[in-house]
Amino acid sequence: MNQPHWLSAKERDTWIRFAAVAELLPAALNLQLVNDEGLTHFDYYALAMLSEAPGRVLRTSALAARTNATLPRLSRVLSRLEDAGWVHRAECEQDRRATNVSLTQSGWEKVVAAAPNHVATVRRLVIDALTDEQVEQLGAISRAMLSRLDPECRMLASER
Amino acid sequence: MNQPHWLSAKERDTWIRFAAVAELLPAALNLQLVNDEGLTHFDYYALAMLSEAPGRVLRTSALAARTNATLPRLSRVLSRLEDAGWVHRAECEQDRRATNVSLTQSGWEKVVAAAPNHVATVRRLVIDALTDEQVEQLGAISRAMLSRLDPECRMLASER
DNA sequence: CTAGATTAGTTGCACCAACAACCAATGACC
DNA sequence: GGTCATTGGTTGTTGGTGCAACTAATCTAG
Repeated sequence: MNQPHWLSAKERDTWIRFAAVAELLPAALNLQLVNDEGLTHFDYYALAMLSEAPGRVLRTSALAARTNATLPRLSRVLSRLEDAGWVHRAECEQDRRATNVSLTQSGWEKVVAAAPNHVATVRRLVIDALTDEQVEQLGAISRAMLSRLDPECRMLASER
Repeated sequence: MNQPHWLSAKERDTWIRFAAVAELLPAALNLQLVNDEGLTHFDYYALAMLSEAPGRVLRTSALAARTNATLPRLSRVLSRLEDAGWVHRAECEQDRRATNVSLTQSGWEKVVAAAPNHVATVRRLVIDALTDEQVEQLGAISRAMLSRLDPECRMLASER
């Protein structure tokens, strides 16, 4: 890297603001969920991914891919969610190494209860701050960045 | 919240992708710095803020504001950076409660050495994935979101 | 001048997450 | 069919981070 390609003034301005957003937004989303629901954002996201899966069941490693979590992290989170009664772990019949994680009725109700405030927060901090045109632009921009950050689309597996 | 205002299909599409970016980008930036320089992204950012300050000196609480860190967090990070010889803490003459944190020559050299690869990573993952027009759009979008996330512009203090 | 309130920073404690080591089950190959 | 590599998941250990409690210095009011 003998001749670093520095950012132009315009690029630098965009980057500084966008980096600040990337720093502040996750903390803000987490704070709302912890305060209102006693869930971390990761907890909520994991429950939400389960709620959208067919039969509300996923194998542990499939859930880990959708949530961008390591298996050790997810293992401990699932223990906590299971203790709270929101998920249930059962041996997989086809592959007895694997575990099927299912959303319980209580877990479903938790997601349903938490969703409105969470969506309202997403609206307040992101969507409603933008024009319709900007929402469209942000979608295209995010798609472009994701092609670099996640070429295999692991995080969007549930969308395909 | 009796009538939650759900996201439209287009808004939801944008949000899912953007949330994935917000999840993956910080980890990617951190990984590059840890691998290449043995610095966390927070370490690097703190050193960078010091390097841009007049005289390369800031009070602990001013640095905390610029880096969006709590005082306890920054206190421990500074202990680590001081042990590494990159910063120096000295009592403030005017207010003996306060601490002036200064970047050492070694710390300056560390930032200068780390910057090119870091900037190259920002280019690779963000800037170069976008058209010039999209860079402009992302600047405006980030500005709009920041007005919700950080109305007092604490994180942009060094820019004003 | 002195008592109480506020501010700057550090430290005790508890929790969370990463890495590595580990166990169990499966698949691959001869 | 038996050995070896691979995969799915859990647990030990370590390091980071937030909150609350604490110390010390400064400011404010009477």
